[in-house]
Amino acid sequence: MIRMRDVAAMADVSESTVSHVLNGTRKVRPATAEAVLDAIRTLGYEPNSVAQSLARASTRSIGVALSDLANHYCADLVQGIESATSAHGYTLLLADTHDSAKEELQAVRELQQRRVDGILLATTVTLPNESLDYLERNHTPVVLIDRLSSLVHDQVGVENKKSTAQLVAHLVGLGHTRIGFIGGLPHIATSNERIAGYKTGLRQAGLTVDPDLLRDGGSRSEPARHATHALLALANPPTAVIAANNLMTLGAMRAVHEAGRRVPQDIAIVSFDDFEWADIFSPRLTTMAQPTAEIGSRAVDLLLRRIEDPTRPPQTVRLKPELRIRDSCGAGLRTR
Amino acid sequence: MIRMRDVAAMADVSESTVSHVLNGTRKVRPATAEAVLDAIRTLGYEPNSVAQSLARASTRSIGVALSDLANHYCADLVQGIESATSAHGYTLLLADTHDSAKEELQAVRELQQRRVDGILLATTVTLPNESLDYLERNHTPVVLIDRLSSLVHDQVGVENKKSTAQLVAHLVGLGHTRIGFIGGLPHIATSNERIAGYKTGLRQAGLTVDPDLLRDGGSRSEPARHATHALLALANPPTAVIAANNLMTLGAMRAVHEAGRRVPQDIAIVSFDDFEWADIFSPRLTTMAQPTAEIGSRAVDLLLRRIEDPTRPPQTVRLKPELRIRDSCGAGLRTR
DNA sequence: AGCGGTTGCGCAAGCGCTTTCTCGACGTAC
DNA sequence: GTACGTCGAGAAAGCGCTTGCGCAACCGCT
Repeated sequence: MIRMRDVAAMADVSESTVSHVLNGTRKVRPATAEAVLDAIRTLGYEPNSVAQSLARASTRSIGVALSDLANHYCADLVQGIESATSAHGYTLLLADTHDSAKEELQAVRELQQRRVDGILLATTVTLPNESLDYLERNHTPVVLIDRLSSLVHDQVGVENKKSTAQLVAHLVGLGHTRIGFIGGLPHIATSNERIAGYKTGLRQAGLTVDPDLLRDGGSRSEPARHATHALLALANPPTAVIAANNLMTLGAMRAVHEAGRRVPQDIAIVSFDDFEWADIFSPRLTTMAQPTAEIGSRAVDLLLRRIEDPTRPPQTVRLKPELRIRDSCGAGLRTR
Repeated sequence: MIRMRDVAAMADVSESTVSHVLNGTRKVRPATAEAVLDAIRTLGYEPNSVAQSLARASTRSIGVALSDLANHYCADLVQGIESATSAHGYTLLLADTHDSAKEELQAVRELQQRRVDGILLATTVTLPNESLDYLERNHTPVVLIDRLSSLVHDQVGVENKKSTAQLVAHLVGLGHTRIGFIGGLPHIATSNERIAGYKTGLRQAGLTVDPDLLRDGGSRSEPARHATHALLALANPPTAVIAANNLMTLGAMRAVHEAGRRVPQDIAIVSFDDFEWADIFSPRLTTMAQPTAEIGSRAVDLLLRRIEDPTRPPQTVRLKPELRIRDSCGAGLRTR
């Protein structure tokens, strides 16, 4: 391994000069600089980022702790985050919290101990939040992503309540009055907002909230499948179901499939979260599409700004998702 | 920020004792250890991994450079990799090469400068390979993932040639004689293996390879869509098409959709790579499913073993993908 | 009492950089 | 010829850990 010392020796200058040439941190006579650069080239020297990080007290890296990498929504986030961070010369450390408070705290600790300059966190927990407290104590910049919860932090996600209400309104407009809802894990901010939106939408349409129709889908496919089966088994089952995220949509669809019902003829299904293939496979799903990659890049922007100026006022960015009407809601049906 | 020095002062011992207590690297009188641990607890001390890394010349982190994070196949890999690395106490640094040789080299350099203990690389390039040479020079352990290319490295991926031939055989068995193929980027090992498998499959069935039917789908959706349109526009178009990866399958489906043809009645489509929703949306795709998460975890295993023993002989792991026969090949059709 | 072997722990030299302090050489001005 | 600013660059002190070396204290033995 070639060290700065070797370069300095070859160029016959001090290490400090090599460092300054490399970083442009002070004036160096052109001839000296040339000699240093020559030595660097012929030795193939490359700086050791670990040593730089220690000396500079900054790693130029950011940590990303997401709830479930197996969920393609997270994958899309990661992609947006990666392209934004690398565009700014930062490196990305990735961790999975598996939507567990314990693992989340552990992931956050791990990242902080590695001295990331900041953290992007999709937190599992509403306030009080141990991970956030921990980061606070360590003065680590953080921006919340997807699950918003605190007004004292930067955060970026989508507008959930109105959007879910809009989904309800769309179904009501199609004639549905019994609308089921498969919600996410109850301790997550996003889940609660969408549930609230569901209830609001119902009330705005003059419908009452039937607790039988509001089910916990656990944010994942299997629990959602069971919840949907329960819905279908009701004496007075819903004629439409809203699944509150991508995975739960798949679970709901699977249940409907297993029950031998057709979408949308027998039951309508709409989904929060879009799928890139949704318009070429049938039933063509009606969805509320999030600008996922944009959420990621906006979060990075916010984080970098906060790293730069830790005193700036916290900011909340709510992006608007887009209703994509296709067939699964029955909008395309001639007869009803 | 609390340093080891602070802990040492409070426990009235030397820094070295604190370090040894923390790491269990030498015997310490129980009473002393207790004092140290007390100090650690009351101060809330946590070691600085950057300093540890510098002193130990090991970061306990591994770098992952994948070809395209927007591709859900990569997301699945990442998920498998993350769970394996974190299970072993390693942290994951993630980079995207965008399937460009230049970006790949840059990503690999970046990771190596951060002194990751090893790298998992889905390389874009067949031999000679600058990234691999670079890593070789720097004695950085590497295991190739998905795209295998060299017998001097550890590598893990799927068996492509026979599997693709099997896909061809399946279609032939269904009566198809004009089978189109949408292949991936030509400089990638995996693409070539699948193309070879396509040709082999054809030959084994006694069919000739018609160059008109073998198209470049560029590994992504849009190019595959165009390639498929070209296929459909042929005077003597194929009655079945194999798309060589998940994204290209989507592109092919989109083209077929746009052309107003039905799958499988008008044309059969089968896919390398499975989708978790493939059996609940129609046309239910017939696919060759890779054990993606397993590829990731096996790659991590191999990498950790090599980090431990850099002299062990290189190993190639080829996992067998699984043919999942559903409807899009026409296997479920009553009449033909 | 004297000796070798443990046991427990401190000292200090790194790891490979950054950055402050300092200093000589040189050019200009008087 | 002295005084002063400017320029270029080296010396050395960190950054927060790990670890080899060495030493005092204590043990059991003869």
